[in-house]
Amino acid sequence: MKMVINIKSKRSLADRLSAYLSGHGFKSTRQRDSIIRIFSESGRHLSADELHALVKKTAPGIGYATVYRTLKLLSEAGLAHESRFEDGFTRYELSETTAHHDHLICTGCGHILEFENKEIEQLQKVVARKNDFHVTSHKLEMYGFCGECSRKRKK
Amino acid sequence: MKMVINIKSKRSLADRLSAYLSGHGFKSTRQRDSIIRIFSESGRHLSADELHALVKKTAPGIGYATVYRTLKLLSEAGLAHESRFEDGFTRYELSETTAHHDHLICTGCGHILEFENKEIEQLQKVVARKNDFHVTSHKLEMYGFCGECSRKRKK
DNA sequence: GTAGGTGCAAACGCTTTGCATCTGG
DNA sequence: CCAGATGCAAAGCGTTTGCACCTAC
Repeated sequence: MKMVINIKSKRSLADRLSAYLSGHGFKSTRQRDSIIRIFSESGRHLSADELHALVKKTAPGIGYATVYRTLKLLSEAGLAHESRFEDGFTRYELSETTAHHDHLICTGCGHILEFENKEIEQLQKVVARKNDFHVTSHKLEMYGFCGECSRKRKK
Repeated sequence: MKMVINIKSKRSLADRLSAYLSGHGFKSTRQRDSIIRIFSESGRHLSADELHALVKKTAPGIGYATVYRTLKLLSEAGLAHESRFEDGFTRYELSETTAHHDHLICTGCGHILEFENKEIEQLQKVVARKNDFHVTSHKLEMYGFCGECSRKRKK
């Protein structure tokens, strides 16, 4: 019997996108490849405009629409996170492989739900910066009742 | 010597606005009064569009521009908070007299800074809703080093 | 060959602004 | 009176969409 060694390395974003594309009847194109590559090479949060400007350097003809459509696609594929910021721009962030998460704690049944919220994390950084504070760790907990316990209590 | 008794009651929003207006060379107008009144009578978060619709019921001729300009004014006066939400609308919330606050805890000197962040609060509600969770209380704590302790540690 | 993608420009939806007119102090 | 406010319509601005042409599969 042959042992298949499954090297559980992080799959590159390009790989993950390819898998998503072929799995959903979409095509892999030159433009999408450029956008993905530039996006993953660059810093974290990018607006469509910023990304378009970067991509245009290596793929001059590319249009805004393609960038927007690709970003939508990435979001739908769960490979990017889209969030509106106070400056009026929507920025995109590539998904991490592992992520910090916080907790929803049910005081009814003791069940703990995990969640992660990049926007809260981001805002926490802003709060820290405003207060001239260097954060080493943080904890966000919400206490209350899970859906099931909530419904039980209403009876 | 005459003693001035300073009754520290909560001033109404209208009062606080009036004070701001007269203190900054602005005029008090029928339209502004309507907007303020309707806004404070209604629920918490309103988009300009929602507010305009409400105000139009009692002040038919009012235009969007006036609503927008008044909301800007309120924000600048510190009487309202403006925040962009994921639905693409900017919503406004009247400032509270007292507000929930969270903590920045310095592990260097034990000093505790308080902060409040409406956006984080709002996002917590979104997280709860997404998880079918009814929140009764929450706690957000950030641990780290205050500006002073940060600088000491670098030496 | 054909479903799907691209680029362009026009359309969209929310917000801001220019301008003529009006009004509070 | 006149600085500031209003209402309207037009302009802005980020994003989406319609359409003719193109390309990966």
